[in-house]
Amino acid sequence: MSLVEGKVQVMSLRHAVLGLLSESPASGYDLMKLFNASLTSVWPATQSQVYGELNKLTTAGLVEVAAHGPRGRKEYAITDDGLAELRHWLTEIAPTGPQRHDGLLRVFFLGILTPLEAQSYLLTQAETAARAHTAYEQIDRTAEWDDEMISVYGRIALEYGLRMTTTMEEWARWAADEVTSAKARKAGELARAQRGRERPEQDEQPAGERPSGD
Amino acid sequence: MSLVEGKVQVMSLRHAVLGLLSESPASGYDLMKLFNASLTSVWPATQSQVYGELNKLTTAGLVEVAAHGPRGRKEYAITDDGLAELRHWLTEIAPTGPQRHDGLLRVFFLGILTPLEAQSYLLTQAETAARAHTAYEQIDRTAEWDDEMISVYGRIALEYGLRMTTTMEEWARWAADEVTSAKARKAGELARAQRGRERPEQDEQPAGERPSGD
DNA sequence: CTTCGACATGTCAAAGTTGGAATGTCGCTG
DNA sequence: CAGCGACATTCCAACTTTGACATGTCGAAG
Repeated sequence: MSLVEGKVQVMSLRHAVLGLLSESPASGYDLMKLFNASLTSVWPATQSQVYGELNKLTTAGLVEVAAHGPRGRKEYAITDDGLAELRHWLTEIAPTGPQRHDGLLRVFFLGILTPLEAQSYLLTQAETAARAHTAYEQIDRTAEWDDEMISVYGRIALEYGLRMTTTMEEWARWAADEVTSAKARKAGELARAQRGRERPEQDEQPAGERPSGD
Repeated sequence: MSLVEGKVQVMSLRHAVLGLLSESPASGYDLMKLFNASLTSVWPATQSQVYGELNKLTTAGLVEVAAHGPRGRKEYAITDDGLAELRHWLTEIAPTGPQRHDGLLRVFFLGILTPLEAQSYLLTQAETAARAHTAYEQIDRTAEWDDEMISVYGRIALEYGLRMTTTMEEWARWAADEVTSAKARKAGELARAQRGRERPEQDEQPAGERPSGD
């Protein structure tokens, strides 16, 4: 009926809500708990966003109020149109990779710090990753993988977290090491340069190894 | 009562600009090229954002117009205050981890698709990661690691990309496999259940009705 | 029966982000 | 010298995100 056209936007908040409602009907309040419980690290949302989105989705006919409860509670359920939209999003819209990585952005500018400060930053990153990893392990142990569908894909998403935090920690430790090596190299160069002032001539650079383009 | 004092905001765009200017003076146009070249995958920015931020930074005294060029070109340079702010951000503000992972969000809802569709999604993710990895390798080969400082930290950031894409691809392939296993398990259960009623049949299509009427 | 915490929804301002349009200059090439 | 492409800036409208504030109801404990 009402095909909304012209919109090619991502709008994943909308799909996160639809996705949660595809598993079971819920109120805005319930959804907030779900967002804070399972989607915090994947797609954070605030109350105002969730309630606002529910109203928009209702207007668009993608969800409907299935039941009214005690405190003005409105229990929403996904409609056929909503399910179709969710399927469409899952199968036909290419996902955008993770973007805006605050922690990595800093790495580009670590050069203005001393090597020691830079190392400290990287090691803190390693520790943060390690703690996140532990938290995921905790969830893994505590979670009740009862529902078959949720079980499989919930487990898969969790595994993503486990693997990424591991890689992150390893990378950060490796990077901290790199900084040490670079510092050592630089110290060596300085020593050579110093020697060079007394004996100027021998260049330590092996000629012909520098980038001559591609 | 409510005196608004002090901002605890993240504002990494600001720091991205400051960081780039800490390496060398540049115009808004130059910065745009840098954003598109090296920071695309870490902190994307549009023209309007960069030019707007430059004006705000100038007002705040964190950068200054160091020179005027041909086409109304304004070459900005970071000030001492700007450098201090950048250091402050690097050393004292805790980074926020990567958030809003579109691709992973979908994984949570893959249950509404058929196992085959879900697998297809995961394998596409694997390929995307592999392509990204190749792209990073390409950069690694082509990049001119001339400046010592940029060299070290640029290389470290690149390594992050290389490792993360590898992990991502491995995870996605593993996940696709998991789905196969789960399907097999489920098929087994179904067969057992069916044997109770009737003779077992080669179940290949789990009777998923596709939503007609689109 | 009063109070309190959990339940439940709604509204708002400010900041950040997106994508595009409008405007104009310089420098090279035909 | 006309035209074009790269250089260069500014402004804007729409949308998303954040965080706080406002309002009110139900149920159980004291």
